[in-house]
Amino acid sequence: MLKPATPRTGITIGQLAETAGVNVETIRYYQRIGLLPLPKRDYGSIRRYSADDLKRVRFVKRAQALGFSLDEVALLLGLSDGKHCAETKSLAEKKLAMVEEKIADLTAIQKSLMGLVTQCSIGSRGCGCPIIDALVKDDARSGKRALAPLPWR
Amino acid sequence: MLKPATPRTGITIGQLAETAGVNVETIRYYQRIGLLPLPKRDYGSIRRYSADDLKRVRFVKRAQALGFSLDEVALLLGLSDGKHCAETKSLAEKKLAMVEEKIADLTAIQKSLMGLVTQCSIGSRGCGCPIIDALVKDDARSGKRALAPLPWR
DNA sequence: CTTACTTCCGTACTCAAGTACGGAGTCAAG
DNA sequence: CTTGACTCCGTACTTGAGTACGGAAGTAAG
Repeated sequence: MLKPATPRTGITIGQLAETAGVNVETIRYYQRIGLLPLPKRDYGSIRRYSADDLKRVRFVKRAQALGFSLDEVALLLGLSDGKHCAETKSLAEKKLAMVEEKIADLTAIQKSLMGLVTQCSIGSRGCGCPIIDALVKDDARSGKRALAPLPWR
Repeated sequence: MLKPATPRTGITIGQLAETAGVNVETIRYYQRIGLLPLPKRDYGSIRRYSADDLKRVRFVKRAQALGFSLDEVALLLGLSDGKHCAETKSLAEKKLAMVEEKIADLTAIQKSLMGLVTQCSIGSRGCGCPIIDALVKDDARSGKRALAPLPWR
């Protein structure tokens, strides 16, 4: 599908994007926000990318998969020069705490939904749909705010 | 802080917002997207809101807390007229499945992060920071894609 | 009547992480 | 030399759920 890596040295943006499993536009976006260096264009006019660039993109994607935002990834990249181990760790710990909070929120949501769904299976005779009912029900009586303000997205 | 509910009947937008625990602008936003009806303004020029409006806002907020998007809330509201119990239930089930998937993703993330953090505590002598290392490490060798493409946000 | 607070309304902005578009330029193969 | 694929670059759009702003008009208290 893509032309073979042809000339001098390095790969093209399209090849970088494909091997990293992202969109070309995503590469360009990362360059715009300074997450990826913009390589010189030595011969002719097309920029060539190195194995380091590929590593960097993969780093970004892995960190994202761990729940880091691009801002945080930038931070992480800044720390990746060897001796900022402590900061890195504390960042990871903070992230871990956030992830755990999110899991807790979602688990609460899960419980509520499961309750509603099973109630629904049981008593839908006269159909005062328990799901709708639960949502319409006036406040106060339903325990002390089970769900947090929800960072949720 | 707010003036007492004064005239004819119903409360003002500010009072509605305050008792529902949302911003006035949020009410107006819900009206714009059709989630909340725009009440007539009978006397003078200021709109008055009913207890039903308050219920509706609370419904929206509760459903949101259960992870429904506003689009889905609109759907739910459409179904809330009595006899669409089955659809409502299936919507809740779908939502439940999504929530469970998210929990699974986050749990995987949690495990990875915990692994990294504890590794970090153990062996940070020569500081080849294990967190950075884990992110930089070339693909392939790291098991079969632990983390899904991640809807995650 | 004046002052201060709301409300009304439209428009525009925010955030994050991209995606899409369009016109040039480059490059390798035929 | 032409064709077609790819790249470059800037700009604008997208999504979801609001927030912010600013001028005008309503309304309540003093």
